[in-house]
Amino acid sequence: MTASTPPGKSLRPRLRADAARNRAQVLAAARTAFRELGTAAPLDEIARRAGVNIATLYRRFPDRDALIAQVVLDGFAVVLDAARTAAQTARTDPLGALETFMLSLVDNRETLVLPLIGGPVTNDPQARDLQRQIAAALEEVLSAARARGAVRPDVAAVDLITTAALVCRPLPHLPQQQAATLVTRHVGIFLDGLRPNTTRQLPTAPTHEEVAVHLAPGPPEEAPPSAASDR
Amino acid sequence: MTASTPPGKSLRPRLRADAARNRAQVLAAARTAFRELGTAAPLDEIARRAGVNIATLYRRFPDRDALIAQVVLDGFAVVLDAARTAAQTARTDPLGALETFMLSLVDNRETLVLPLIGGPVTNDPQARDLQRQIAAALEEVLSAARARGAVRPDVAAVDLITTAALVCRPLPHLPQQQAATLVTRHVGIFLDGLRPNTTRQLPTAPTHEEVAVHLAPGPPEEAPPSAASDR
Amino acid sequence: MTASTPPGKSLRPRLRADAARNRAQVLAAARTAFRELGTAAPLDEIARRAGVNIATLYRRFPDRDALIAQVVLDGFAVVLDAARTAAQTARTDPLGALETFMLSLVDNRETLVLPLIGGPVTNDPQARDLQRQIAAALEEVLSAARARGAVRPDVAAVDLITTAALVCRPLPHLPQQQAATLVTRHVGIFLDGLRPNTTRQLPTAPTHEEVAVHLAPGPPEEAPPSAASDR
Amino acid sequence: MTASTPPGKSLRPRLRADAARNRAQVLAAARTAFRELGTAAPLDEIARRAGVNIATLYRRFPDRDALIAQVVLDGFAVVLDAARTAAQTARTDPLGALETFMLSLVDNRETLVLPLIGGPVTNDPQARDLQRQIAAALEEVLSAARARGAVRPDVAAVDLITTAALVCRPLPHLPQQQAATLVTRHVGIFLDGLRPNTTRQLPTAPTHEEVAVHLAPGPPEEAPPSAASDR
DNA sequence: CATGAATGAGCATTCATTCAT
DNA sequence: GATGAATGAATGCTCATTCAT
Repeated sequence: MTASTPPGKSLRPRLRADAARNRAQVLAAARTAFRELGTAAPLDEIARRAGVNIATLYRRFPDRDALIAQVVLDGFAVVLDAARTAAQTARTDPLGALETFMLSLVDNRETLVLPLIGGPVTNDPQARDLQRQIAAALEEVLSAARARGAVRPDVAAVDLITTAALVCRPLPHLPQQQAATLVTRHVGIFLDGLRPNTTRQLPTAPTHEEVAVHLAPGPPEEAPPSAASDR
Repeated sequence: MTASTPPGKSLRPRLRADAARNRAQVLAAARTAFRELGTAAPLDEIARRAGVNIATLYRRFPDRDALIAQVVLDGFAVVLDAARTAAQTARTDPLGALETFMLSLVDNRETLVLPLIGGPVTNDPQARDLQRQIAAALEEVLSAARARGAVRPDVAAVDLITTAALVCRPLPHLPQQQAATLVTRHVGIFLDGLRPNTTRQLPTAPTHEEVAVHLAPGPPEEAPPSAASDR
Repeated sequence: MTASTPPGKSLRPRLRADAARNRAQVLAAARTAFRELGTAAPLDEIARRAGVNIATLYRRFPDRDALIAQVVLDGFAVVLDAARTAAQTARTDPLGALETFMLSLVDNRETLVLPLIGGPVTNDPQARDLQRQIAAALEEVLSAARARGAVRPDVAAVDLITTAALVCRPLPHLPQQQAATLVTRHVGIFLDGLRPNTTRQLPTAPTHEEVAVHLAPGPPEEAPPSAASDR
Repeated sequence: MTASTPPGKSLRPRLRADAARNRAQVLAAARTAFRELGTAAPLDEIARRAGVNIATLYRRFPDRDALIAQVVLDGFAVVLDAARTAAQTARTDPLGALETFMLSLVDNRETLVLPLIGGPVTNDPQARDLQRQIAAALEEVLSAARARGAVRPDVAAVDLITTAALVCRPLPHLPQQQAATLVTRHVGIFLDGLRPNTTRQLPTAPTHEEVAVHLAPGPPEEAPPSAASDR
C-alpha cells in the first residue's frame, strides 16, 4: 500500500508526473528532517533537501502542520500494514506475529515519524480512522494469543502501541547500529514480559478511546537537544 | 543530594543569595520548558517563566548549551541518587531494588530532562563521570540479582539505562495521568521480561564504553511536533 | 566601468531587474552609512536608508562582512579606473596625471569607503587582484615621471596609495566644504613634496607585496567618536 | 606635563591613591580600545582591560562621552606639549622644529586618540582652549619659518593640524612597523612639500576659528571595519 | 507549475546603565 | 570606594509566508 498517494477517493485531481515526484521528495525529506531536527525543522531546509523551491513545498502543503499530518498519516499506514499482516498470521502463531510486528517497526524506525502516541498530532479524521484500525488489528492478534495462553491476560493493544511509540523515536547521539541493538534488546525483553504467569500486576489500561480522544489538538512535544549549538 | 548546587569544590565563588535563587528558578523553568517545547525552546520564554530578565539568564548560562548541560547534569544527579539507593538494598532484595529504581524515575519523569542515552548531549567530563557511576551502581544491582537467579543472565545495565531513557521522554498529547499509567504498564511488562527462564535471545549488548563514547559531539535529536502551529 | 555589477563572468546568474535595483540601493546606503557611522553601522539602518527590508539585505549579503567586502571592491574599482586613466596620460604629462589622479580621489571621497590600505579588510582574492592592478598602474605613472625627472626618485606607488588612504577617510565634525578644502590643501602640499631635489631622505618603502600580504585576516580598525552619545 | 591629572584647579578633590590608579588604568585601556575597536568599544571591555569593575569605570566617567572627552583632552595635551617645544626652538631652527614636531606625533600615534580635527568631538571649553593654544604655538613656529623663507608662505597652522589628524589615525591591517614606515614617508614628503618655490597654488585655508567652531556637537565619525566579523 | 524575491515577525545575544551589597 | 548582579533596550540574524515573474 503506497502511503503517501492515497487512493482515488482523494480530492486531489491526480498530479502531473513531475509534481507527484516533487511531492514525494518533499515528504521523504520531511521525514528525515523531522527525525533529525525535530518537527520544527526549517521548512526551507526541507525544501532544499528535497531539491525543490520553498514555494513548491507550500503549493503542496499549505503549512507546516499539513506536512506533518501527511508524514504521520504515511507512518500510520505503514504501521497498519504491519498490524494487518500480524492479524493474518495470528491464528497459527500469535506470539510470532507479535514479535514480527514489533521488530518490523523497529526496522522501519528510520522512516517513521513518531507515529502513534507521542508523535505529532493531527485532528485529521483519516488519522483517527487509521489509529482505530491499527488498534483493532492488534486487539485481534492479542485475543488469539490470549486464547492460547500465549500471553498474559492483562496486556492490551494500547501497550503495544505505547511500546511502538517509545522505541520508534530517534535515539540521537548514538550510531544507527548501536541504537538498533539497544532498541531490539528492549523489545526482546518487553516481549518476554508478555508471557503469562506474571509476577506483577499492571495498572488498569486506558481504553483506546480514552487515548485517542487526546490525539487531536494537544500540547506540543519535546524538541531537539542541539548537540553542539542549536543554530 | 542537591543537584544544581554542586558542593564547594565548584569554581563559582558562591553566589549571592538572590543570584542563587534566580539561577535555580531559571533551571526549573528550563526543565519544564525543555520538556514542553523541546530544547530549542525560546530562551526568553524560559526567562519569563523564571521571572527574570533574559540578560540574567545569560549571565548565568553563556549560551543555550550551557543551560542544557546543567539541566542534564541535574537529571543525571537524580538518576545517580536513585541508582545508589538501589545498590544499597540490592543485597537483600535485588528485584525490589530494580523495580523501585525504575518506578522512581517514572515518578520523577517530569523533572528529568532526557537524562541518559537519548538526552541532550554534553561532552562535559562531569556528565561522563556521572554516567559512569550510574552504570556502575546499576551493574552492582544486577549482579546481585543474577547471583540469586532473580533476573535473566543476559540483561545488562545498559538495558536499564535505555529503558529509562525511553520512558522518561515526554509523551505529549496525553494527559499526565494517562501517560503515567501507560508508562508504568510498560515498565511493569519490561520488569517481568527480566525474569529468568527466558524464551528468547537478545542481541549482544554494547558495553558502557561503546555507548558513552558517542555521548560527546553527537548529532541532533528529535523535535517538537508543533501540535497546532509551531510559531 | 560599473563597479558593483561585475561583468557576466560572475557566478550570479543575473538578477531580476527589481532585485538588482535593490542591491544597488543597499550598496549605496551602506557606503554612506559606513562613512557616517562606521562599518559597525546597524544593518537595519542601512536597510531602512535603502528602502528595503532587512531580510532583503541579508538575502544579497549573507553577513556584514560580505556587504563590507562588496563596498570595498566597488571602491577599489573606482580607484583602479582613476589609476588607469592616469597611466594613459602618463607618457605625455606624468605630473599632471598624478595630480589628476589624487584630486579625483579627493573628489570621490564621499563614495569611497576606505578603499586601499587602511580600509576594511577582505581576503577576497578579487580585492587582492584589484590592489595589485592599482599598484601596477601607479607604478607605471611614476616611472614615466621619474624618467623625466619630474618626481623625486625615491617615491613609490605605495606612497600614493598611502596618501589616498589617509585623505579618503571621513573628517567628521567638519562641514563638507571645509573638509574638502583642507584635504585638497594637504594633497597640494604633498604633491609639491614629490618634486625632485629633495632635502630629506625617506625610510625605505615596503614593497607592494609586503603591504598586500597583511590585508587578509587583520586586526580591526579605528572607530566612530559618538559625537553626542553613541547608543 | 601629566595630561590625565590636570592641575589643582580641577574640581576633583584629589583622588585616593588606588582610585587614581584605577582612573589612569581606565584611560590607558580606553586609549588602546578606542584605537583598536573604535570609540564604540564596549565599556565593559575597557573595564576588563583596565582590570577594574565596570561600575568603577562609571564612577569615574558618568558616560561614554565623558571618557572620550578625557582621552581626547589627554591627546590634546600631548600635542600642545610638542607644539610648545617646537615654538621654543623655532627661533634658531624653524624647519627642524617643524620636523621634530610632526615626527614626535607620529611616534606617539599609539597613545593619541584621534586628537585634533577628525577626532571624537567635545564641546568641552578646555578642549577648545587647548586647540587654540596649539594653533597659536604652531603659528609661531610657522611665522618664524616664513620670516626666514624656510617654508612656502601659504602654509598655515591648520595644515599642520590637518596633517597630524590624518596621520595619527590607526592604519589597521598593517603591522605597527610597516604603518610607521609608511606614515613617516608620508610626513617626509609632506614636509618637503612645505619648501618655498612652490609649483602649485593651494586653495585658501579656513581660519582656525572656522575650523574650531565645528568641533562642538558634530556628526559622528567613521567606524571600525570588523576585519573578520564584527562581533 | 515552478521559482526568485520580498517581507514581517520572532528569537538570540550583547551592552549601557543602575542598584544593592 | 569597589563590586556582583539585574535590567531594558538595541541589534543581528533567521524563518514562515506571500507575491510577482
